[in-house]
Amino acid sequence: MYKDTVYSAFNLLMHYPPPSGAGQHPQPQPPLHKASQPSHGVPQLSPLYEHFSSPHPTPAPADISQKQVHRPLQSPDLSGFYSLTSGSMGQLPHTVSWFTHPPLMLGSGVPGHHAAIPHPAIVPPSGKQELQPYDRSLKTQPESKGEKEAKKPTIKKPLNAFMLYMKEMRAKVIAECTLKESAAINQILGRRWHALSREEQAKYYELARKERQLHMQLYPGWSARDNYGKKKRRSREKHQDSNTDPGSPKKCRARFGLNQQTDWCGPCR
DNA sequence: AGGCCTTTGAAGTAC
DNA sequence: GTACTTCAAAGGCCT
Repeated sequence: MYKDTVYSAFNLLMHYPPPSGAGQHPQPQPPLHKASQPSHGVPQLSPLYEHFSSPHPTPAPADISQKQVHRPLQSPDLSGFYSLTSGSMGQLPHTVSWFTHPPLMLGSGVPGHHAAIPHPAIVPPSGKQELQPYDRSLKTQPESKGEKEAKKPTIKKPLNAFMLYMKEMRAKVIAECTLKESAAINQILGRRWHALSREEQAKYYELARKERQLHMQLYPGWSARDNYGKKKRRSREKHQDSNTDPGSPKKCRARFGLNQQTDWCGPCR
């Protein structure tokens, strides 16, 4: 239901012109430092947000964190980015939709759908994205500080280029290979990712950059550190034996001095 | 119920 | 500055 709603919404979004320069710089974009966060100037909502703002605007999710979260009123770099009026989805190889789930920018509502849609980057502590974070104000029972902390929805990290690629291609791989296990699928996707041309990868890097930018505007004070330690993990030593385990292809390539973009190291093949 | 697996990339920490 | 760590997604598997 939620998926379908956002699905259709995002299909509308499939038509924005590729940003100038996209497809020419497959290398990851330079990191967006906190210093670059918008802190002044005239707030300007990106066209995407304007378009998808609910007719009955949902209150800004100010209660999702102790930090002050502002509605993204300013979009100096994104203005004109998500144009709904012209162009195509660049040359992205999508068929029906770009993401399996709504990307970051779809959280504020859908035309014709008045129900508030929680921001996809916001999930309850359970990890499920079904929470209606804005309804939490209805709570009447006072909560202890610990409870409050535990029930605070998590603002997820924005997806990187590879994650965006995975989201789009996962279904295809599942269909082709009749696989279901994500670990196996991800291995295939990892290989396919490296098989992509630089131009193809560049599209995803660019999208990821926009996602990060938007995330920064939505959650100016958010840091990846906020989510550190939320997953309980086994001690690293169990699956990290540096003597026998070559590690990920990435680490393996680093160890053998291979090109991270193009080379496949033997031990990881 | 919840962590592991598996991938890459971004961002954080540690030295 | 470099190396290492964590977490984003996904869903079957395992404890």
